[in-house]
Amino acid sequence: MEKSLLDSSVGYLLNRTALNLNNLFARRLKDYNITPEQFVLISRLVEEEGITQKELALRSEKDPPGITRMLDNMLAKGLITKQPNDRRSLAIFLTEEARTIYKDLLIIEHQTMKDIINGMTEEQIHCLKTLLIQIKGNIGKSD
Amino acid sequence: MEKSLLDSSVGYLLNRTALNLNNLFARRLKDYNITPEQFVLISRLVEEEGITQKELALRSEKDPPGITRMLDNMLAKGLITKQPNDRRSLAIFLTEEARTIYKDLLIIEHQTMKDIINGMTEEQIHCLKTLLIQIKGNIGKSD
DNA sequence: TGTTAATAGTTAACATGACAACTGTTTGAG
DNA sequence: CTCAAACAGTTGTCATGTTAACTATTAACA
Repeated sequence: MEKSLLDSSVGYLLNRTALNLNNLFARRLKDYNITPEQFVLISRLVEEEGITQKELALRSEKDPPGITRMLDNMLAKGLITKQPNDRRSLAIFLTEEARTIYKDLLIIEHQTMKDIINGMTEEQIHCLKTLLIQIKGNIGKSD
Repeated sequence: MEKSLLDSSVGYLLNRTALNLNNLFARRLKDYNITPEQFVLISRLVEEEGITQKELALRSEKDPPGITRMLDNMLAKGLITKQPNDRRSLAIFLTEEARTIYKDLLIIEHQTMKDIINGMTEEQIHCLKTLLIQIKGNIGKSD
């Protein structure tokens, strides 16, 4: 099939690849009733438990409203708890259940990453990361 | 800041970069009241007008339900028209207005792509595309 | 030909991303 | 001390991605 203008766009390719990856990861997490985005929050909380929603938002590169909603979902599923710091901010903690399944989730994540970089050399992976970081930086400067 | 496991993940980096790019592009399109996803549909229709929603879905790598909703939005904004082929399938056409603004949108898209690959050599861009295509292929094989 | 299978589109439900506007709290300048 | 500005979260709105279930229509095979 003839390549269109769109198909030759780095942006379109980047976008589609990321969506496909997110979809693959989501399907593999489905048995755990966890979304890729929730996995990100759990990962951040494993690193630093008890941080506020604002901190969590910053470290996850997400908006505060999105964090509120996602934490609501995760609270309903028994993955996190909220403890008030003062009457304004909340400290977020993982439940034991979340910590337990996190081990499995991490294995799935590693396997998925391994699958998608199949056939690539270490140097190529490093190159890819470097270029993506550069693009991310360029986007930041274009804001 | 110390790098976390997450930050060293190609998948996370890919995902965040794509989201940031989508966001940047969305903001630049905002004056035209067009989303990046709608831009994709318009681009496909410029290439091949009169195709069915199913064809449009295939060529845009989107689900039929998503196409229905997006076309509803675009119909309401006067960007497309629907003509029945038979009592089951619909042919989609761009309005004159859509064709007119498409010229501007294309310029914005090109400028945005130029901005994000700033400082990269042709070879690096080619390398990036090749690796992304490889990852996309690996995802397909992992389905 | 007539019943069945495949097809095109839609609707509904759920989770997310981005934005705007809003509440309540804390802080800090005067 | 007071009052305004900064801050943390929340709610509401709109657009999208994904899946499942559903309607209507066309095609195809026995």
